[in-house]
Amino acid sequence: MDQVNLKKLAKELNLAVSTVSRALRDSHEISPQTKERVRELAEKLGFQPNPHASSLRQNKSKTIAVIIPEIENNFFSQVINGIESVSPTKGYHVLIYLTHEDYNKERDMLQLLRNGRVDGVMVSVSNTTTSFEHIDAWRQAGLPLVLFDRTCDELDVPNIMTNDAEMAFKATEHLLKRGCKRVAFLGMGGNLSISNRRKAGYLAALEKYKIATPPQVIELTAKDYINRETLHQVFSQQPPDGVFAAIEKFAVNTYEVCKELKLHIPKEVKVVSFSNLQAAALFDPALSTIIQPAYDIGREAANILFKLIEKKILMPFEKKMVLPSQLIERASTAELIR
Amino acid sequence: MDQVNLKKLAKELNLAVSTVSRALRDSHEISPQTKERVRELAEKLGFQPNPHASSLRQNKSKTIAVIIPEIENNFFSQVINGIESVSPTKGYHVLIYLTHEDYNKERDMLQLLRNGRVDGVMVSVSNTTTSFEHIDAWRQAGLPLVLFDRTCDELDVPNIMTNDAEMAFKATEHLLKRGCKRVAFLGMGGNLSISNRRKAGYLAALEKYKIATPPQVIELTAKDYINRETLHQVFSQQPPDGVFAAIEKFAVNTYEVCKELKLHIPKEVKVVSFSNLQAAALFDPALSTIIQPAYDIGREAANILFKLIEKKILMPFEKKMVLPSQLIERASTAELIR
DNA sequence: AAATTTTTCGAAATCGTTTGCAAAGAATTA
DNA sequence: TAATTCTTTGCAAACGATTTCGAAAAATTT
Repeated sequence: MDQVNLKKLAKELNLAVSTVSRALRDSHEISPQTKERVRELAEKLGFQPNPHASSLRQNKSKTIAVIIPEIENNFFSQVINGIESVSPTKGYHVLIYLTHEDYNKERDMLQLLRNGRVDGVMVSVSNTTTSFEHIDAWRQAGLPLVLFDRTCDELDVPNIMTNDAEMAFKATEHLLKRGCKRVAFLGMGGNLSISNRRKAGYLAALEKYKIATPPQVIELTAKDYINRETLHQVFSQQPPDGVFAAIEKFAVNTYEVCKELKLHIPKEVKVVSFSNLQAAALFDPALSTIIQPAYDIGREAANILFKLIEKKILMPFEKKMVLPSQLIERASTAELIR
Repeated sequence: MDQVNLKKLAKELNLAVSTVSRALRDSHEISPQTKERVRELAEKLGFQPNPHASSLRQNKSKTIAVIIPEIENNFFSQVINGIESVSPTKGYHVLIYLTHEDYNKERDMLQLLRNGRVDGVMVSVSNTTTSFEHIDAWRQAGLPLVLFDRTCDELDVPNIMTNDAEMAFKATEHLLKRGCKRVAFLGMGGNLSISNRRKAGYLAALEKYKIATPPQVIELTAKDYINRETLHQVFSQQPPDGVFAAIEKFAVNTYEVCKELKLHIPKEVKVVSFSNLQAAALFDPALSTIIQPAYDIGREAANILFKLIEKKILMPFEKKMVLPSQLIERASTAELIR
């Protein structure tokens, strides 16, 4: 036994284990002198309390889980960064779980975490998620949970998101004002709240500007080669003159296909996309983007989760928090020079 | 108490706690019939063993830690993805810690994790790390640890990395063969193993091709605006005609500054960089990159860590594993058309 | 039928920390 | 001085799962 624990300290100091424990937790019922003695030896022996014993006894793990669809995506990386800006200050540890856009995995993970391993979870649901029972089960069990970005409006659970519909409207409007007549929307299938919000914004803009040509909603997938094939097929018949991509990846696919088909951006096709890629400005041409406040979303979501964990009462605005995105106009939606 | 535990199951079944425990762990000393009875009720009541109690008793946490400098970087995201491709299959959970390139944080984290919270750690050291005592302390304590990418050759700890020196040599050689006379190297300060290896490869290439002009090593930082300032200053005097960036971020900075100074890439300056950004092909001009096998590095590092945890003996090649990178030549290093 | 082995299960200790309660001594009050 | 509080400490029981040890019961062998 080279591991130092309370018992060892207690024996060394001729004290009871309980006294040592209390001394280290700075309890008022321990005299300053003994506290000092205990602290000194603990320091000297490099004592570190066993987290499993503490967790077991106190029934709290000082750990939270982050469940996201993927991580090779600037948005989610930045969210994690935001979360990590809070968690250490609260003494919390962060577990990461990837669903790879698989509802079954998501459900199973959430189920598996209901054993006290974590004190709360932050979820951005996968795009194959149709039922929210697994989320609701957490809510019903009274366990702390927040949804971010890919949320679910119906549930009485804190949502932290951005103004998707509004920005989708603005992006579409931007394309229309730049002279586009046939604007296509690239979304991911499923009935993800986020997809719906973005599609709704797109449709609203078309309606407001009384666009005659019917909306063109193209549903893409997680696989690049499938997307390229789909786009290739659509674009080689009658290409749209404006593309609004709901995800960065789809904008990249659009660029690739336009290059293949020798469609000039922005002369023949203008492109705007939700994206948090800093390097979007270096694209050929520079990509107009809607930047989401990913870091802030992560930070605020974490703050709210910790409030839930600490059983503090949430302010009304914290139940459904909307952090605004920003539209950056770049060359990919530049006006034609006549 | 709505929480189901062994005691509850035992009482319900008129069995001893130990029997229930053994039945659920499929012990040979429990009859098939009772096993079935126990399993059925456990299933029905949704029993999930308390991980803290198990961890405490068994002295293992089924958790590993990943300590990385940052996460808003495609490379590290891909590494995590690789790790996550292994850990669930082993029943392990993954904690993420960010050092933000701060040696003190790194040291403290490693110290803090020496309390049984995790069964092993994977570290990519920060660039402010000069001493490796904190790493060595783990090794000496016999705790499982692997280093990846940003490693330390001196220590007797498994290293999983890529062929940095070789690829740096190739990248520099590539620039020289494309006609560059004054190739600059953009590295990050500190004496990180990875920086040294890349710098060494750069210098070796200059030497082999007997370049008369002295090497130009420019040390950049984590802050974009500082880097832009530095590069602006250097480039506005006598710009190099070739730039080899050790990190993606520095290539982006180079692009930005070249745009400011109206230096044409690749006519006046050719650029090649270590980068795992898929979108590098869409840059203006498309960026020549050295792609690191990030996913594989994560996967292999995790595999080796689990071998250590399971006290399996490592094969010699697993102690220092080198996974090859790939040089993709694109427009940013295209030959001039005369 | 007796002796032995094998199968099946229970009691209790254990992991390390926290905490309710009791007890002793010191300090204060009546 | 006696009765009371307050301060400081120790004892022991949790928390929930695992595991050692041992004891019945059943199956097998002699």
